[in-house]
Order: sequence, then structure tokens, then C-alpha cells
Amino acid sequence: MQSSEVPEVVVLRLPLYIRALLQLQREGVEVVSSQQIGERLHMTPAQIRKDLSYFGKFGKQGRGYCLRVLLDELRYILGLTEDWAACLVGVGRLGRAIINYTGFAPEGFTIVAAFDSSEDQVGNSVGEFTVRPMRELADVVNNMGVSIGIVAVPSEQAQTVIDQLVDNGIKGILNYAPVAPYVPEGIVVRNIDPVLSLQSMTFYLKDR
Amino acid sequence: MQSSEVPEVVVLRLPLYIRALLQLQREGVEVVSSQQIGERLHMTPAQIRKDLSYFGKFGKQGRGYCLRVLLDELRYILGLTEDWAACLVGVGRLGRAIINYTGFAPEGFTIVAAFDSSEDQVGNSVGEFTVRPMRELADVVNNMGVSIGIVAVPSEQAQTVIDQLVDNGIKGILNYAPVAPYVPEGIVVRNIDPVLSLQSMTFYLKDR
DNA sequence: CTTCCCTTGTTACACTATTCACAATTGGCG
DNA sequence: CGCCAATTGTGAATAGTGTAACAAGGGAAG
Repeated sequence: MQSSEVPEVVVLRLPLYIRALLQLQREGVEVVSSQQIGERLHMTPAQIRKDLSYFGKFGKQGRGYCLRVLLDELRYILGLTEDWAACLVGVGRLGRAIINYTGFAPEGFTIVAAFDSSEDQVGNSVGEFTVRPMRELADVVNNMGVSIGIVAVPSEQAQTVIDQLVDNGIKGILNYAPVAPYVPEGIVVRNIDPVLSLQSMTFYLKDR
Repeated sequence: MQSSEVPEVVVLRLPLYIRALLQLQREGVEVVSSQQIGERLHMTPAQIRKDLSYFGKFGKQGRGYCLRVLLDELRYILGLTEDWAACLVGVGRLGRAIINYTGFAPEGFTIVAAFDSSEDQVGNSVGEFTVRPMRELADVVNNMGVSIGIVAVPSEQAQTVIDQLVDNGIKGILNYAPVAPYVPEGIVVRNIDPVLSLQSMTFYLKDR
């Protein structure tokens, strides 16, 4: 139960387990073994059991896991039983695409406000939002319970924006800008960068 | 020089080094130490030196690395001296956003064709492309030198599409669908999934 | 009720990755 | 020219992760 003792790699895998379970659930499975989950995710059953053992005992020997129970447990562990409010900063091309992305809401992540540091953008409509100036950040964080900031600004502005988010009480940052931001202890950052993925991929594609 | 001996984690970090170097280059730096790179990326200098040592000796004791040389070396190692052609599959909302994304081209990754498995989409214009049917895949791969496939289809179709890509000679896949695809040995997959990132983030945000 | 098969949770081990620490060298400066 | 401060490349030490293996327990079938 102590977060600090659970390796981060393990936490990173839990959402994968949830997804595999959802898939199996749709197929009508009710009891599931680590073997089955492993097949879906191309992982060894041992790893899955080991990972789960950091959080408790959820299975029955000889039988496996009750899918519904395991799913609920994992969601609880990850804090996915509550909904999470996020704000977007940067409403350029990328920011607009993020606002229109339909994959967040079904998983309990809702974008509740859009900001931009350029005055030209402030006041414009983007999707269902009116773009706000950065100075309204504190307001939104406090009144709308926002704890996640989604950063979609040019790389030169990313660190500044992230500093502002952190100063205003944001605890988690989903960063689409191609930089390695500095954040104080206790703030969680996740970077999304398809270019990085491609650049490491080509190492394996070249000269063949 | 032997790819098989270089740990994948190391390869995944090389693009980060390139980015830090580009940043420093813009600032006018010509000679750089592992210390400086490490500061930019919040990594220890030792790790950077160790990583580089898998590929050769690029620095001068007492001085550091000639930025230009190190940059060129890293680009060469990763195969980034050549341009890479990619094809997109899936021209829904996400696919369109990917086509309009301006971040790929400057790094040498060019989308040269767009496909969709739905007949409704075939023939439509998306950006500068006319959407093609999947059956033209072989053609495009062979005649346009495409080695990377970008998958932006609904999760149910992802595995099928990926199979088709692989069957037609695609060697690397950038997968935006929320699945863990199966691919044969030797095919490189990189998954992009912001939801996964958020779901592991909330573990650290909850109850505070 | 007993037997047999299955699957968990966990311990021990093997492997991988990171950090440390230092000899070897470099360039600058007096 | 010789000394000093800096920084590399690397082998050894430490830390972290993944895999294998198995005792313990559960359920089904006869």
C-alpha cells in the first residue's frame, strides 16, 4: 500500500492490465488467470503476479482472478474511481487536436478549460471553450478542482508555462512539448513525443 | 557497433541527447561536457558517458565533446542522416491531426500516403493526400520506399491493419491505437497513448 | 472424501541498468 | 616547460528488474 515502495515501472504497467481486463470482459470472461492476461500483453504471467503482489492478494489459487474484482482493485489503486479535471494550455494546431480528442473523457479525464499565453488567442472559441488568459489559471485550479495540466505550447514556452502551472497548484503535467521540463519534487510529468519514438525506431530500421 | 549488444534503454535515450545538443547549439555552445548535457536532461553525467561509450569515443579528456561532431555521430548512429518515408493508416480525427502535425518533417520523417480501410473514406482529400484503399499498400511501400507505418485506427481494427502493414514489408510501426499489438520478430513498434500516461499519473496524484 | 490438476503468491536467483571512482589525458596559464 | 583544473572512458560496486520454481491452497470430478 505504500506508494514509495512500489517501483514506478510497476505503476506504469497497471493501466495495461486494466486495458487487457476490459478487453477480456467484453469477450465475456469472468475469471481470468495471469497466463491469459500475459498472452494479451505479451508478458510473462510471473511478472503480472509479481506486480499485483505489491498491492495485495487478489486471486484464488487454482482458479485465477475474478475479473470484475481485479478490475475494480486496479482502478482503485490508480485512483481511477474518481474523475479528473484537466486544463489545456496552448490552443494551436496540437492543442485543438487534443481538445477534440475523444479518448480522454471515457476514461474519466475531462478537459475543463483552455488557456493560451498569446493575447491573440484569448477570447477565441475552441471547441466548446473560450480561450482564457494565463492569469485566470489560479481561479480555474481552485474553483474547478483541476489537478492536471496538459501542455501543448511551442518548446520555447514550455518551461515557463509549466512553471506557471506548478505555481498555481497543478500536480500532474502531460507535456506534449519536445523538452525535458524541470519540475519540483512531487510533481508528476508525463511526456508525449512521437518524434522521439520515431528517432529511436530508426536505429533498428537502418541498414537492412 | 553491434546493435544487438546495445541495450534498448540506451537507444531510447540517444534522441534526448540530440535534442539537448540542438538546444545548446542554438545557444552558441561549441564544446560541451557530459555535465552540461546532464543538466539539461536531469541525468547524471556518468550515464551519458556510459551510454555514448557503447558506440565509441567521441570526447576529449579535460575538455568535453565537440558539439557538432557529437551531434553528427548520434544522428548517424540512429540513422537520422537519411530521410524516412511513412504512411498513415486511418484518417479519422486522430489521423487528420497527425497529417497536419508539423513536427515530423523537420526531423526527416515524411508522410507520403494516407490509407483507410473504410470505403467511405477512400478517395476523400485529407490535407494534400487522396485517401487510398488498403489494397494499394504494397504498391506504395515498394514504389515510395516507405518503411514506417503510422496507425491511427480504432482499437478493434488495429491488429488487422498492423498485420497488413507487416505483410507488405513495413518494418516499423508508430501505433496510436490503445492496444498491445502482436508483431513478428524484427518489427519495431512504438506506442503513443496519452491515456496510459494519465492513468499511471493519477497513482501519484490521488489522496493528497 | 480423496485425488488430481490448476494457479496463486513468494522466495531465490539471474540479469540489466545505474552510479561511483579513478587513471589517463588534455589544454590553459604562469 | 611544468603544473593545475577539468573531463573523459571504463571497470568495479551497487541497485533495480524480471524470471523461474515451488509450496500452499482451491475446486472439480468421481
